[in-house]
Amino acid sequence: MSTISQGLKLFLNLTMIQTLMAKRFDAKLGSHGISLNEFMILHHLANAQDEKLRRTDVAEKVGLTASGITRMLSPLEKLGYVKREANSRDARVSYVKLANAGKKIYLEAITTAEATTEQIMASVKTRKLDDLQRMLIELGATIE
Amino acid sequence: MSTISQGLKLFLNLTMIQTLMAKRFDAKLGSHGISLNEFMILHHLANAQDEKLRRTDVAEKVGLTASGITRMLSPLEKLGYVKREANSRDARVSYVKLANAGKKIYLEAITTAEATTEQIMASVKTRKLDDLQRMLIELGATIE
DNA sequence: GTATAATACTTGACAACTCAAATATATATC
DNA sequence: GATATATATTTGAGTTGTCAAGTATTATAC
Repeated sequence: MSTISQGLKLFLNLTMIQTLMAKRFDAKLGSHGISLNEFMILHHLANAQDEKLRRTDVAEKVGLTASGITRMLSPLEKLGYVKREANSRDARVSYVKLANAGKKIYLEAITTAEATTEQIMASVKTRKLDDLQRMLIELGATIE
Repeated sequence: MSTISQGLKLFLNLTMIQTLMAKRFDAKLGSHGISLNEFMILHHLANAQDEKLRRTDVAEKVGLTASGITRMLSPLEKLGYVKREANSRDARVSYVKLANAGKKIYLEAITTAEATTEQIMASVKTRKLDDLQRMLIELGATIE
């Protein structure tokens, strides 16, 4: 029995649960041909000014590196889900803009994502994820 | 403005935050030569009966596939942090057992992990991660 | 007891990233 | 306004996993 704090335990548990939940989303969103991270990108674009964002901002919003974003966007461009747009004031930045095909896929995928969320919430409620449950509640209580 | 539920928003935010937190842990634990997932493995071994677990159980505890565990354990064995042990009753299973060197590293890494946890908690409290904050509280409230 | 199915683990092929370095442009300093 | 520094993006090389298939062993059903 090593002794680690409740906060660290929470984090370890959260990490595990998150891994599982992400896999589930990936599996479900696969029916639309996109991954969870791709869904996130489409989501942030759909909610952005003019439906476009700088690559750096996309990276920040999804928590990946700029490099990773470059790599993720490449297939999305090829599929016509997003397109490039230059910034007239700054030649370094290239905007990612949501294309029609991308918006369509995104709107369709929302339904699946919502259903998956409910499934997860339900299993968090009923199954033996009690630990996470307690910890989230606790975190909720301790934070601020 | 597309409309997605609060629950889905929570999940997307959680995914992003988790990605960042995991990177932070990886960076800090790097000073001990281990990754976050490796730390998790050592932790579960340290807290298991006889400090050993079946590979499948390790996989379940960290949320990875058995395949991934096989791949992760290989370097840990070479470093002498864990060792294999057969199961006399079932020749299919091979236990992973915490070795002395592994236990030492684990105990040392705990300090770092705890410090990282506090850092994160602090930044969750003070910085503009208010969204996650609100959402965790909300989840805490809605769950069960 | 023999055939079938289930379980534990590993491996080959690949996907999805990361980091460090390179490139191009913009900003600040003097 | 030339130089140094900072920012945005991409690329090469490597890491860390996944999935599907393969091997070995055990459990089930008849």
